[in-house]
Amino acid sequence: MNATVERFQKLLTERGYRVTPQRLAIYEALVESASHPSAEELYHRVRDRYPMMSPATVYNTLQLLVELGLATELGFPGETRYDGNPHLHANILCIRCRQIFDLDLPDLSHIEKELASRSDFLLLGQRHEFFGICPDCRLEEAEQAGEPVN
Amino acid sequence: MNATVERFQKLLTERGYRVTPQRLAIYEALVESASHPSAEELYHRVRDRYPMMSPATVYNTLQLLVELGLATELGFPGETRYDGNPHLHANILCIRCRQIFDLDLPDLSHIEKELASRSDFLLLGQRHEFFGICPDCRLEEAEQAGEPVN
DNA sequence: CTCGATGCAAACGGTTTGCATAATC
DNA sequence: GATTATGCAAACCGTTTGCATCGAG
Repeated sequence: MNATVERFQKLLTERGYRVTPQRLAIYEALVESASHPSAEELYHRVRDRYPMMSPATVYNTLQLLVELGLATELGFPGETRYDGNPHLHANILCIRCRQIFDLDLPDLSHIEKELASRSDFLLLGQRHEFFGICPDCRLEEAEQAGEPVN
Repeated sequence: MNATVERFQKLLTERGYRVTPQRLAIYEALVESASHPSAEELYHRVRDRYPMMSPATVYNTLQLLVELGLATELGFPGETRYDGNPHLHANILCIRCRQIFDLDLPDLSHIEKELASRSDFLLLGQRHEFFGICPDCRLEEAEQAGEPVN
């Protein structure tokens, strides 16, 4: 059990939530996976170790993680995926292989400040999502077509 | 029938799609509504005038509009909504009244360029979504609580 | 006249709900 | 021991599909 999971455990206790093996397993699986999994993917992955795991528990836990600020929902076309990186950043989805990558854009916190100064909205969250075709998939497409990448 | 709809009509013909009353009605309803409606909302709104309208046609047409670059999908938590404003901009959702507002952030095209220069991704789209509580709802909440807005 | 678009109804898939049981604190 | 979390199965709801019919070009 690593330090991130221990922090989660501590946070649960502090906020009056119970520490359960399911919660730890789900959070661990989310943090471990670089792929930004969907709730369902996560459910299948965790169920390999905990065969009794139910979908409801995964959905509940993900909601809890979002509340605690340990995860964010990504709303890409057609599917909701989860990001266990709590640091503000953008994401980019490859529409071909469906992988999602983290993207550090230095302008982001800047945007937040500007928004705050320009309106009376109480800002609670933000998502910056890009989609396109990743370098690997571009290469593959070029090979299949027998043509160079433009 | 206004100029925007006429442009749509022209674009359909140019690209080899047929001009149908349904397509025009759906597009008109989308552009008219400032609320960034969901597909279902749009379906109900259009059906008032065209009782035979089917959900499938609304979904098909929205997909077509996105293809043509006349609309974008917004992926807010739990629902997909549509924006008939083709100009690159951010959106902000009020989680209380569910209204979505357009937001012009001058940095956005800047971000796009930076992304292009920093990776080999072929960029196809982007969404910049904020959520929070709008000024009106903040006032209402303050009134209900009998407390001042902080 | 031909082919693309529509309407309808049924199927789909991800997510949520209700409730009895189990486990944490 | 009290109360929260879990597992299960059924319900939900927005969206998609297949197919016969309609209508734009």
